[in-house]
Amino acid sequence: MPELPEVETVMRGLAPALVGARISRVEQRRANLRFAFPERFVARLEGTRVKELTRRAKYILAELDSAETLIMHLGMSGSFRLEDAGEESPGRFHHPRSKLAAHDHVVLHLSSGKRVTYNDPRRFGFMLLAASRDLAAHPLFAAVGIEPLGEAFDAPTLARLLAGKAAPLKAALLDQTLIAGLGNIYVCEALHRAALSPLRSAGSIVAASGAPKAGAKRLAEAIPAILHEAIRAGGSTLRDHQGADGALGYFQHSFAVYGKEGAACPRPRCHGTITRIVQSGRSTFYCPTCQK
DNA sequence: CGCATCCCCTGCCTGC
DNA sequence: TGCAGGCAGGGGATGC
Repeated sequence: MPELPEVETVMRGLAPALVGARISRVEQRRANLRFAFPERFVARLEGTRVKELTRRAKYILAELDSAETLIMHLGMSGSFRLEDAGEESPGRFHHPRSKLAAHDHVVLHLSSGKRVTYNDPRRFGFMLLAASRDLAAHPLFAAVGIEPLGEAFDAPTLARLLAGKAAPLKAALLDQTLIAGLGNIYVCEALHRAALSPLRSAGSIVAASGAPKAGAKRLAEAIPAILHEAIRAGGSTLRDHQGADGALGYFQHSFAVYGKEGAACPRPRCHGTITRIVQSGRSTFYCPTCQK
């Protein structure tokens, strides 16, 4: 589920509770998620204060006052739940404990009385700790590509990243070492908006001179536009969702092509039909009529 | 090296 | 109704 807009929304949802808060107690409920938890994970977190919460690619980074950064990735099915511990009414003969659901793997108890619970059925997500000062050199980030919402992301940069690549355009856009944060949904949506076929080679939207062709210019505008729209939608959904059960991480979006196999292409005056194909083992949704 | 394939894991939906 | 099979928005490892 989580691509850049979802991760950004989750991060913004957690920030008010986490930034400035002290982590008073940590419950780690299993030895590993996708990766093993770091050595002494609980001890290295307990007692620290969160200085800052940021997003890089699809990672949420909590910079701690211990000079370490908690690196969190939601994988496919990870989500956070934010709750007030005051909602609990622990029995007289029990220590205060979280009311845990299936697949609740980590609980961060904050000195404010709030708690943040990480839930992840498929366990493709993970949490790691790294020295804050060495974060950029960390293997996870050393090869991570450009931020599509950053100022440096423009048509010439996109052209430079894709020039000469024989891989299908869709596969190149999913490559996190080129552009960081796009996933299957938003790649499909951006390609549709830019009227580019997911099947054409990545290098084919770049002129021999290395300059972006018209399609690359459309794509360089479509990508950040779609991401911004999704973040806005996520933000509004988040407020509704928090009122319900405090869950962060799963949002409904309205898509032009993703999951719309068989539907009429929403592009004005295009009478094509959204088609599903498989590329690199994953579903691609696109309109063969207007995406060339 | 670039690219394709398979795999990790659980839950949900579909069709028989 | 039960069950098998397919599919899921992540990325890493492997092999050509």
